[in-house]
Amino acid sequence: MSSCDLCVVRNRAICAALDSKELLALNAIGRTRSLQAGESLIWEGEDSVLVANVIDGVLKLSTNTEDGREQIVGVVYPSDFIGRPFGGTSGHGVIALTDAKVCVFSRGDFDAFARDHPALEHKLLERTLGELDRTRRWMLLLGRKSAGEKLASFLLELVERLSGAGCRPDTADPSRRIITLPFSRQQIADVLGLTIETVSRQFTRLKNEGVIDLPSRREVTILDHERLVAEAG
Amino acid sequence: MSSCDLCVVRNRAICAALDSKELLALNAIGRTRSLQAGESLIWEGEDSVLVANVIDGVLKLSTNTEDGREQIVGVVYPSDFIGRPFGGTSGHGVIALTDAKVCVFSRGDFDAFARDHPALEHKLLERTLGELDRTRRWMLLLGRKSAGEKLASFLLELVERLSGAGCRPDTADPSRRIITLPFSRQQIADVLGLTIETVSRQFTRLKNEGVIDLPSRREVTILDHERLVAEAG
DNA sequence: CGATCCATTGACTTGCTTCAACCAGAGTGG
DNA sequence: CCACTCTGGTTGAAGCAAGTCAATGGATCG
Repeated sequence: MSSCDLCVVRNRAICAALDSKELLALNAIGRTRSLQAGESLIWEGEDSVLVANVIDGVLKLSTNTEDGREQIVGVVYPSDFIGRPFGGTSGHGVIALTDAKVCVFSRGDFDAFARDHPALEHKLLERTLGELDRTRRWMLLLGRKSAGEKLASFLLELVERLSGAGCRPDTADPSRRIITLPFSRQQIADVLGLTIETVSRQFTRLKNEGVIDLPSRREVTILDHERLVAEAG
Repeated sequence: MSSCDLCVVRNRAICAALDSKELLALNAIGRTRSLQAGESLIWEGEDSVLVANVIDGVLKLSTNTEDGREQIVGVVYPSDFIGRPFGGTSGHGVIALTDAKVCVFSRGDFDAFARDHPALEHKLLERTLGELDRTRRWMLLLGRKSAGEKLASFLLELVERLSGAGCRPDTADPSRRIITLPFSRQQIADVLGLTIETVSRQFTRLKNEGVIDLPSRREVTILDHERLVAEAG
């Protein structure tokens, strides 16, 4: 039995395409790695020598302009795939936002394995297509939405992905309305293409209007889901 | 011999993964279709019943907010793939910017064919990964760049894609510095997340600074490629 | 109990948008 | 052939949303 069989994302990650024999082979070329919050897995611009599956935690994909402005171009959650198989340098760095566990492969090994397992490539394709859709939706947000709409959209997506992706929301409350942010204010700003001050002001505005509550820096309670949807534009 | 053998993008589109027997089979389920500039191929939000390859012309992928703001989330050139195989509704419309010719397939047919031809799926995966990279680079532009940087970046990408993608630039000039825009000012604004006025002002600024020239509405001459790169930030 | 790190808040500035007028080229018809 | 209009683009002036700069607040941790 491979350690993959015990993997919590076994049935949600691309590995779900494999039977146990194949999984054993994949297991042989991969290894798990733990990352602390803030630690880099891949640096921007290096030729990407590894790919990975997220087992636990949240990581950001980010690019920077030469003069230091940062834009977070993606956020990955458990069962998501990281990296750029089949050639090419990764245009963005990958950094853990929370403590995280990932299952890493050398890119060469993974490429070869994938070519021999069409079912795996198919899963990867589906996942990549989905990610492309999500990314394009994000472009509408970046290009055309106001600060208020951006933050509301962000919170809604976060709720969905934190629950959907299997990181159960950390509350017993039925409507899972309280979420723990894996982001600092600065990181939220970098996702939304805003400054930290603007993010902060929008947070307090939503709070004053009774749409959300802010029990602590890293927690948000959704008080009025409907209004939040309306705010998202 | 299938009509695919005569196709101008035969060796650049995903079809390059197929031998002539397979190509014949693919040919049997597809058909070419001509589009006039402005014509829609896929509407936003419909469940996407077709996929396609671009043979000739330029098309935009765009989304709208409820209140009518538009954001162009992608632009496709000859040999590019259009659509969302394997389920899911397309979150964006596909509209021809120039007169165009595409090779369309019913999504169901294409899905089935793809599953039987891993080499095709592999090509599609590579293409999708590339598109995802490009889209993420665009996010940096939308989120963090100024109007001037946006326009300069836009022109540079356009030059690259118009030549690279095989639509030879329409001039005999060696350094292919003159390009014909497949976009109106409004469409450029919708790509860059700006207003038409801001785009216009940036155009005249670049012109006044001697970086470009504007022989006509739809033409741009790159006079100083280096300065343009610098302007792109 | 300071020191440090984020986040919030306020005052001011600015880059982009908005609103509105004007302009140029292409097509139409008297 | 010239006025007429239509469409898309440019220019100007004014307003505003978000950015910048700077001070304050509140946790957390030696």
